[in-house]
Amino acid sequence: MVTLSEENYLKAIYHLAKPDKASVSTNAIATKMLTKASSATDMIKKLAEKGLVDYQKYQGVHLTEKGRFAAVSVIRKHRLWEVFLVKKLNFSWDEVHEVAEQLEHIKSEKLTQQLDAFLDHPTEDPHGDPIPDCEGNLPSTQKILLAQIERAESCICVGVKDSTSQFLQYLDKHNIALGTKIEVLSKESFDESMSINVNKHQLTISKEVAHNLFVKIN
Amino acid sequence: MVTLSEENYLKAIYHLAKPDKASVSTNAIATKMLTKASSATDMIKKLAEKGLVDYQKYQGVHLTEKGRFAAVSVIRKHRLWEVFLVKKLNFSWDEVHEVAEQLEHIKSEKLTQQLDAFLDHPTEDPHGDPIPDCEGNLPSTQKILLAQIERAESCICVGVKDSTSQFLQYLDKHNIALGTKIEVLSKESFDESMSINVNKHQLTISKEVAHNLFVKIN
DNA sequence: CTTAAAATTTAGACAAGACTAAAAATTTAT
DNA sequence: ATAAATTTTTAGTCTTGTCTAAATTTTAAG
Repeated sequence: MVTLSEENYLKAIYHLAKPDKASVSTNAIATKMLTKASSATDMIKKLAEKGLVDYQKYQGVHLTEKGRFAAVSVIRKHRLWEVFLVKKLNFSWDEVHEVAEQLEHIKSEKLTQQLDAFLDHPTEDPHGDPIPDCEGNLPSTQKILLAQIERAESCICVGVKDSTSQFLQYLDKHNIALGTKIEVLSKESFDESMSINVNKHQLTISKEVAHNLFVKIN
Repeated sequence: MVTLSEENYLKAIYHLAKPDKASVSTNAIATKMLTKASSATDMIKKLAEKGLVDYQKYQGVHLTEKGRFAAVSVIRKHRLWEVFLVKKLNFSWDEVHEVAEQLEHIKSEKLTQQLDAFLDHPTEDPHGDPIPDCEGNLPSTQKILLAQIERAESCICVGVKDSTSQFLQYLDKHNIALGTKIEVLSKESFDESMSINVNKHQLTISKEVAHNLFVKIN
């Protein structure tokens, strides 16, 4: 049995490990969990005890296969619930996170499976993040950050990196949603701001915005 | 802020107090919560501290208005989720309780309201129990136990008192569901068993069954 | 009305998850 | 290569919710 707290730590470790696969430091975990390093150490020991992470003192942790599966299972539930909230209960994409953080811990295989079916087996959540299947496999996607585009080019918004409501509401305000076509007109080398065209409207976006929008080249 | 444990105790107290409105004893609470009397005493003190129950040592507790509302709010969520599970996710009525016990603690006003709307404002859960509205009002129903019927008479099954899966599966096996017409043929004074007719099939039910089925006289 | 039984509360302890302060190990910088 | 800075761990404490055992109060029996 994995406790709620353990699930949250596993999720944090999974997200921190994702980019490089290097070991995850105690401090990084503590920061992500908004706790102190000593609390993280305590929990790491419990997770290691349960075979969910590999841990050597002072050397950070790696998820074991068991730990990775547990983490991905929670992420799967989180994203399925987000789809439910948006598609069925008329939540907007900036309102779902907090509630999904609670719903992701509900323990019932049948619930998750039936919810998945009820939603027609969605592959992405409302922020464009991929939904793992019940075996823990993630559909691989080849999306890039808008900021990585260097020349005038057209692309489609397929996800957000930052999904805080501040950022999502900024996007709403400028009519940028998943599936929206974005034409890059120019990029300012001085501050990395970009001039783009969205729905016939020209718009200048900052480096910060460009670094938090995932796009797919047509 | 009411904790998960406190919510469960409030629910227990509410259910124990319901029939008579007398004060609820520490032992009754402990028994219902499957804990020890000393644990119940501890929790009672916390609830009293928060103004959720009125408590005098050795005299049991009463829910305050605030406590009653908190209890009913949890019950509302429990029953709404049960409807969701049965109507939308194809759970059967004997599978919903355990999952609803978890879902009832999700904290989000918007979620509850939208779920209620999504389900078309149901007034009863899959076991025939009334769903409180968002102000905490319970639709009053005049249902009686099948066991209270003394003469040959026809009625409709409108609820169950015991909603364990054993009892619900017994009912399934005999094709008794909410809305099923039950014709009482006779009652045995020796053991209080009853002879009834369901869907043209004659059936003898025990006192135990008759005491756990709610019916409405046509 | 007094005592025995039952119910309730108190006292002290424990596990989970967190914290602070201090010690130990590792990394960085000179 | 060693000292300083940083990171990590340990030790001890706290809160929540639980427990056992003992003490106290209420209830029931005679």
